[in-house]
Amino acid sequence: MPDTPRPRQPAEQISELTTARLSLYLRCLEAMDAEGIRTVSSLGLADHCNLNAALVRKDLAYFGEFGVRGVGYFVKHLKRHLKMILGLDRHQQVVILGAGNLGFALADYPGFRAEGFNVVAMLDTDEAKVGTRSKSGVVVCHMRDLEQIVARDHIDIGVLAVPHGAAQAVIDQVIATGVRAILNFARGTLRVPPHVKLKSVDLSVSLESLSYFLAQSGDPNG
Amino acid sequence: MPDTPRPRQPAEQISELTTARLSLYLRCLEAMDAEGIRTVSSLGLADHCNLNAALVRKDLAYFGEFGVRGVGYFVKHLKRHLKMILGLDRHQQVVILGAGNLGFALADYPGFRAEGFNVVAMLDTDEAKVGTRSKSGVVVCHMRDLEQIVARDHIDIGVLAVPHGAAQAVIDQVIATGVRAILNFARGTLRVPPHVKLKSVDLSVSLESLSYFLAQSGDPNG
DNA sequence: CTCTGTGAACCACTTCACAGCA
DNA sequence: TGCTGTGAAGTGGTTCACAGAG
Repeated sequence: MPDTPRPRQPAEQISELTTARLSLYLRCLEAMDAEGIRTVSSLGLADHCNLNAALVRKDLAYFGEFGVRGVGYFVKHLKRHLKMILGLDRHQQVVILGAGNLGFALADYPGFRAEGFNVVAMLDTDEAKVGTRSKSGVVVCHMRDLEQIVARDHIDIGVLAVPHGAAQAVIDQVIATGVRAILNFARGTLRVPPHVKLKSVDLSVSLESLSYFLAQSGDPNG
Repeated sequence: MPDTPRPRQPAEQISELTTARLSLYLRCLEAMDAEGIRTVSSLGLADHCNLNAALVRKDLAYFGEFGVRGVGYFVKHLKRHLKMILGLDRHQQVVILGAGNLGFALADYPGFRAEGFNVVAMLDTDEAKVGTRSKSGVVVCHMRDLEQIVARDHIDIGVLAVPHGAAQAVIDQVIATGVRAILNFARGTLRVPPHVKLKSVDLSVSLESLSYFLAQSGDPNG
């Protein structure tokens, strides 16, 4: 291991594209560490992620000089630093809004727990669902207890899995309790104040981009 | 309505960013049409989607001159054309690989049916699940029937919702049956041949980008 | 006068290429 | 020699600004 890891607070604003790749690098490093690999070059990481080696070096260099010239990066060392950079060195507390099919699926999604996210509860307005639990044990609470749960469990992130008609109303409630980061699965555009980070995953848009591809490429089934 | 809609096959390759925005525009137009709005300007669409008006005009102009100077775009007319461009004028046949929590959630996701996607079946290797149905009636079949189902139902799109350890093996099987478009929810990098379009949605990466935001902005809960 | 369609300017991200350290 | 870190070049996407149609 290098003597002095020199982590650095990045001077400029880091692009979302870069931070998304940091997650990919971390995924690779975890796999490599599990296989007992000690060091990896930028080219090694790049190939694994289908990226350019210079891009990998640039991404990492924003945060410090983690590499050793002539050698590469120490897997354990870099892994630890990426976790810190991504805020994964502590458990992020997550609440899921909406206890429908998607809410339950997300509550039990193994990837979340593996990366250090702690799903505290699902919230719903349907009294019949309140008190039930997902397979992995996440409990459904009533939406009216939102504020209390956010305060009690120090919720960091809200995951919006409600029908799109209810989305704006629910997100407004969540923001009012002080949550500043929201992952949204509802369709359509949501309005949030500037201090709140909203990340939307639109499943229909993703499918439609595949549909476009098929339509353009002269779909033989078409 | 304009006399002659002049749809156009785009000369250059269209960026994925553009096609994703076409889906957003379509979503807006559907809402507007439902409200009885007849025409909309590029600025109107742009505001609705938090975009720039020139960008909207550029995106649309790739595919033809749909607008009328001094007026804007006719909602019904543009909606119809966007659907054609995105391949939504016919029902895309979808099969879901993996009948876990996520598979069931996707099978019942109302957005898919609304946009013209037809979820034919879920496939799984777990004999105990075979024959069961989702709430909306999508049936679970055995993975060994994959080839037969793809042929019988003219499957266009495969949705991969299996644990990430099984993902590469399953996607290889699906591609072997001739499916050319796949929406992937498994973590990690998958290899596909060049004629296949793979779109990956990585939920962990999305959450981690929020985690990064909180870590950088001096999380008060941190 | 309004609003589209589009060349030109601008900006951001990626890749190249190489100096410099182990 | 091998590989990082980084300025410079290249690429692609967005915004500006305006000519021109209705």
